[in-house]
Amino acid sequence: MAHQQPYDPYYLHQAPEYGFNNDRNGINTLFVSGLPDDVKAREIHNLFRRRSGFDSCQLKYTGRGSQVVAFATFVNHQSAMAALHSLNGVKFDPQTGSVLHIEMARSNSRRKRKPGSGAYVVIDKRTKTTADAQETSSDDDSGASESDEPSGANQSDSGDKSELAVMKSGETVVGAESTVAAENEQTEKTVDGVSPCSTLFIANLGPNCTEDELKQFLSQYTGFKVLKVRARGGMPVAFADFEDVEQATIAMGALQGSLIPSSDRGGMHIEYARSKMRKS
DNA sequence: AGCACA
Repeated sequence: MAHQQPYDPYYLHQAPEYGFNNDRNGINTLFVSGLPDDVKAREIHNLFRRRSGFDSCQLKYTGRGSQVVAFATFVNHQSAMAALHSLNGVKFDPQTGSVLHIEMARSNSRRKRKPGSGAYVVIDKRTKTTADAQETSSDDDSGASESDEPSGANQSDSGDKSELAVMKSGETVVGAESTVAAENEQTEKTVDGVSPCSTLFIANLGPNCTEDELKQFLSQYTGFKVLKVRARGGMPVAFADFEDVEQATIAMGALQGSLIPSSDRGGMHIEYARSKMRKS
């Protein structure tokens, strides 16, 4: 019936589209092109906000004609990767047929969103071409130019190069705090209606997923303590206990959607467990 | 959509 997807470990095709893969491992920011020129920052935000591990995004009008690009920042490379794979090639606008091109950014966005501030930002270079290097952003840690290290500028994308070369400063924040961002930043928010818990529930694992495999995978995250895998007749599910809610939350965001060698039904799905693992 | 162990 349904075994057209044999065995497709993620590590066999880590980053086919970049030629070399070893230089983008620390990147947690995605570079997004292929956007229609009337795209709104809100749309970009709504596109990525569902992806776990999402932190913030920026929409940039490059001033080059009507080219728009976006940068989406995640908590780590892993979650950025997951978002990349699930959204790359997706038709963004059925009307125009525009298709998203997503790749790892050349360098990470320096911007780190502080809790309570806007989850997205617009940088508009279209009308203001002067060197008024002025930051109008609400969240900022220091105050210099944007994340750019545009060494080569060979964006073998689809004819449009030099998007990266255009990002400097001169940013304008478009208010988002009152709408989507606010809702996204609810202090004690729950996920899937389950309150935060230091134990995570992990589902959508492949039938051959072993406790060892998963344990290795989770060990890279601080605070990971105990793993339990239950087969329950059907597909295995797992419970991973962490030292505290914060570390569980970080791991969940980072590992959400991750593929491991035994995965055969897509990435793993992680939620807070309904109850904390009993201490042994 | 699937949440156990005491």
